[in-house]
Amino acid sequence: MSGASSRPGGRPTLADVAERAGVSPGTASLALRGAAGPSAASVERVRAAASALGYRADRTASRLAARRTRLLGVTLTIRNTFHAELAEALQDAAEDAGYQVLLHPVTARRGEAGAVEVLLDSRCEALLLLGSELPSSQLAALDAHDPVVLVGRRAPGLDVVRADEAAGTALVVEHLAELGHTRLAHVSGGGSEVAHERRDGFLAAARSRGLDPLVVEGSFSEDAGAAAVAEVLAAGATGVFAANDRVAVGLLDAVRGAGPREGAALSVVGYDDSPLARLGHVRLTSVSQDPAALAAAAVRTAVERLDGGREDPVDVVLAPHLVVRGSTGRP
Amino acid sequence: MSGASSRPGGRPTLADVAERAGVSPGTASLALRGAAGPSAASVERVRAAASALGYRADRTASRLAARRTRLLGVTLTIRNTFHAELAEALQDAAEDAGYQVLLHPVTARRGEAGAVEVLLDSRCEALLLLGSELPSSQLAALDAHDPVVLVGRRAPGLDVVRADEAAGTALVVEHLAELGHTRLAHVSGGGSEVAHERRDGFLAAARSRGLDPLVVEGSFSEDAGAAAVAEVLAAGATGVFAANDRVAVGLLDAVRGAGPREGAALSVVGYDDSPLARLGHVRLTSVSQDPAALAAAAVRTAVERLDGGREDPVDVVLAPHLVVRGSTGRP
DNA sequence: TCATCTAGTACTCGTCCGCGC
DNA sequence: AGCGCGGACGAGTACTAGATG
Repeated sequence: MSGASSRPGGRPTLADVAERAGVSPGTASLALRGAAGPSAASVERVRAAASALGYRADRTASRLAARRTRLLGVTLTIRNTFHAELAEALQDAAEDAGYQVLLHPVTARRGEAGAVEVLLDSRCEALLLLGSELPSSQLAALDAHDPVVLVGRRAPGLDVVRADEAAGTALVVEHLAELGHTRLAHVSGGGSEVAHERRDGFLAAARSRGLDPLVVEGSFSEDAGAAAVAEVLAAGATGVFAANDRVAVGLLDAVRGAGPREGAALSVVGYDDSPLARLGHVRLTSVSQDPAALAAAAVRTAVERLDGGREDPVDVVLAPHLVVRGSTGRP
Repeated sequence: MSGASSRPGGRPTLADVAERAGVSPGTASLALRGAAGPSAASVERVRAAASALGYRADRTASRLAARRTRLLGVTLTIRNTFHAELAEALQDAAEDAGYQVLLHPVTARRGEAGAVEVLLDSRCEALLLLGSELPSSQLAALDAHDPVVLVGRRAPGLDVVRADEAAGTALVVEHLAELGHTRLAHVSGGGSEVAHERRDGFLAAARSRGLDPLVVEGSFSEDAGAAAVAEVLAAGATGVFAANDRVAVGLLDAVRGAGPREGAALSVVGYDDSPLARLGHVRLTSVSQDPAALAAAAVRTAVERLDGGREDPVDVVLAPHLVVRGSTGRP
């Protein structure tokens, strides 16, 4: 009746908590956030009042009042399992840094630019773009207003977090060579930047070991892998590096179809360490780009600019690692 | 110098736009939202001012002022490609309904309950839980405060949106029977509710056609499929219904390893129509739960309660459809 | 007189800041 | 100095009252 809370039905507000605890809203706010100021006794009373009322701060109001949102906007192709793993890791990394992630999938209807617009309208303080396909000019324009961190794609003058493709391919060659394979082949991923880096890295690593590698041109698809099998076998290769896991699965599938004899003789390595590679019957040796590390680096990169005042762009290159499974063995 | 905008550096605010257009902030707000009130001339001037200044409304402030957020909170297991497809479709469906989706992945660190907490703190008006694993009591408690829509799981007294498992399995049996298969087998998904529904649906549909179906107990994994092949072939079955696509892929893989002769004779149907099924070399016939339709129904269900005042829970059951690909044929 | 348009003010809910005790 | 209060503030929206024709 002569009620404490203004609207009996709604959620309790900070004012309700403060009143119940017998302090001012300002003090209650500090107490709940664990900030310096209130005495231990006040903190205790405020906490008790909050939990008695079931109070939880309204983040919308907090963001407005604090004059900063502590929001990191993330665009991603959500069906891409690699992006999904990154997003999951970003969530945790952001939480550790005191930020909240705002995920916006790129859909057919609302493309990447549209997603960015929504994130900006929500006043995200930085943008983490996974596998962005925006033109560099547009990225630069965005970065002029708010820090942009590109994950998995390079762009001059912008913050970039990516895996070291050359190191990854070197790991593949090293692994196959140590197993005793001397005739190596690569089924490429086509004409993209990443595909080129993997092919070039493979060739360089193989040649530095005095090997004479074969390259079969392909694309990032299972079909490319399946189509390449005949040529690979004809060339007498025993170890194959596939441009990514999908290509590798296509290869494995075709090899097994060709009969157990040849299949047993071919070692296949993929790239991405996708869930595909982990499937029980695939057990594909693959290069992992370590999504958790990439995510942590991406958050760190953004926070450095937001809170650390960094101005110059960085290019964070992380070392991938090889996950050895059953698809590789001695020749 | 004698500036219009308060902070030269920051973003323009509604006040800046209003001043430039020579109207009050209230009028400018209505004009930009396309709401009734302002004259056509005012709307034009406000729009021009906004675009000249590059103004975009601050969603944080709008949500607070409007006393409602128009936010739909979604929890999902983001690595799950089915969830990812749902999320993408939810995005578009929500936009059509004038809502924004707030995605929160369930991670190892922050479980489903934690994700829900964040969504609630952000004052989402409804919760759409994909594949929730919360106990019904907790779900009911949540629903008492804010509408909860469960996607893909049943719970008494709550809004549910799901695919019709019985209808899906009937489609499978019908398809195989029409192709001429008379000896059918099922590799089950184990003890979960969904797995039971699929097994029971399959059995009922097969028996209603006078067939004597075989069931091999399994789990939702490739290994279960691979392990079941021998038994399936020994029983003389020519058509197999796998509990989901992963099981189906395991089956196909093992069958192909067994040699082209038997492989050609076995028709395999999966469930989920996951990206796995669409892979070029898999080409798996599979039951699609139609993520877009599920998403649209989920948003509609939430909006009905938020804006339509519906009180009674609904159980929306959508008909799945069969996507026929290369893994099935005549016996 | 009445509908149309507009301005002004109160309000959302926390946080920041200056000041008194 | 430590603690706490009151009030301004953030960027919009809702509502009311009044001006206009």
